[in-house]
Amino acid sequence: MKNFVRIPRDLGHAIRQARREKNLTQADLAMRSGVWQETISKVETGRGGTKLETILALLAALDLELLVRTRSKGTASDFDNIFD
Amino acid sequence: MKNFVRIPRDLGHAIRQARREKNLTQADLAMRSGVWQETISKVETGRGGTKLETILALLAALDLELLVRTRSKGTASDFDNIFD
DNA sequence: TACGTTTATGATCTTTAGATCATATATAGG
DNA sequence: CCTATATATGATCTAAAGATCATAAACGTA
Repeated sequence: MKNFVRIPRDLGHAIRQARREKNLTQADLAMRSGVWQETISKVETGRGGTKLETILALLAALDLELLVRTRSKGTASDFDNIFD
Repeated sequence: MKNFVRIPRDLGHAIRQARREKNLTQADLAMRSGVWQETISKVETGRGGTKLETILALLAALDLELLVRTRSKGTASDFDNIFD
């Protein structure tokens, strides 16, 4: 799994996808991340803003990691890393 | 450039680093990102929280991109992608 | 389709980020 | 060292995020 995040909604998609792959309900994720179900719903559907802390809590609970890097020159991102 | 973001401060470091590489002052970056110099200072030094929108504005202005992905199994992240 | 579960929303209250201005502090050049 | 420029910080105000409770709407399935 590998996704670009340009707008908050992108994060929402990635989170929902990962959550479903792990067969967790929003309530489950709420439990283990400490973020409220209502907030998770908002994040996943991209309504309203979110604090970075909240996002990081969700990602951690879903075994996802966040990376920053120089915007891909060429099309490196079109290729899949052998480790993915 | 490629950095992991586990805590907000990580983002601050990446942003400061990229900003300096581009020889921009916080005020310059403030101009082109629409984020206040004071806020940039806070973000870079990891004081207080930040909204995702603010982060994305800064990253965009610095030609940085954000990625989410499944936490690296093995040590894929220890290697440098040929495109980096 | 009716029920049980999951997700979306709405309202209120509290907390905190960001706007804004002023200023202190640090840092780099001359 | 002095000065100009850059960065940090402090105060106040406004707007928005998150906590919390309640409930509606959607979904899947017996």
